Amino acid sequence: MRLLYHPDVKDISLAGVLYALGDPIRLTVVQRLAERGELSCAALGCDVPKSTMSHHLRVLRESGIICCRKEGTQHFNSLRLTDLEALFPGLIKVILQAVERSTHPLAPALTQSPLNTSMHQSSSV
Amino acid sequence: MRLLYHPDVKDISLAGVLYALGDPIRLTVVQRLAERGELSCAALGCDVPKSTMSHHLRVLRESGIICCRKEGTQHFNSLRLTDLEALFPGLIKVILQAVERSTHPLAPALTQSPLNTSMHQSSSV
DNA sequence: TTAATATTTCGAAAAAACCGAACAATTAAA
DNA sequence: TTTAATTGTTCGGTTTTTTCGAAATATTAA
Repeated sequence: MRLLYHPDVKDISLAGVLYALGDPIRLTVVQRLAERGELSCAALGCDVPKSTMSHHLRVLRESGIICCRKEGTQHFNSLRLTDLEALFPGLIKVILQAVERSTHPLAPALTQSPLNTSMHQSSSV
Repeated sequence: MRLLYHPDVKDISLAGVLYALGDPIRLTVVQRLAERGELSCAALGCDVPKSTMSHHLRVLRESGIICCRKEGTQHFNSLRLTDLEALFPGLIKVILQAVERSTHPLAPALTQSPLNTSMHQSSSV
């Protein structure tokens, strides 16, 4: 098994990071790593084939979001929080809060407010 | 020309928004709309074929990031800031700050953009 | 050795992105 | 009122990316 590529901090791009986060499975991975710390591929418990999981973890790793440490037969993944915070201050925090809110919505009435049904919503044109 | 689809607020997802933002061109579009307000497709001034531009604007619109208003032969695009802020508080602000930081880096020596190497004489500004 | 475990890589099919060309809608000019 | 110009979308083919079963790789245990 070869080394796994991890980008240097200077090669981490905002678009690359946002792209990597722009997938429900990868967003779930990031959320779980944030709340449970270092986790193996299997311990992440996403319900997808392992080859697909491997692909998603690769996207996260090559975009600079996670780093992967090999120990025995396992690969432990964790967030590169320090690097991400230095590059994009506040980004991960805000995204994790948004994930949290969409997972446990506390104000469902908010999505139904008549004030939000303004002219530029789903109107035609 | 038919109606352009705009998702209702309740159908805007975080993963969808992050995916849409995870492209350099679309990120530039969002930045320009943020600083210059409502802009037509052409006025956005991205150097890509118009069919590609149309595609990118569609991704942004269908993910819920922008809305598009037709006036004459033009389509005016603008950010759905109120909706985005209600759904994902702080997200757009943090991303725009990160874009700004990567566009005007504090340490320009670190970035070796190929765009800069094409002009033999680097101008000031 | 052989087997079990954990994960990556391969390969092929499905989906999405890209972009030139054609099309559609609106306004201006002849 | 045609004709032309302007603005942007849609179509179709090519390239790229995603997905996932199967095979391969690496490590540890029996």
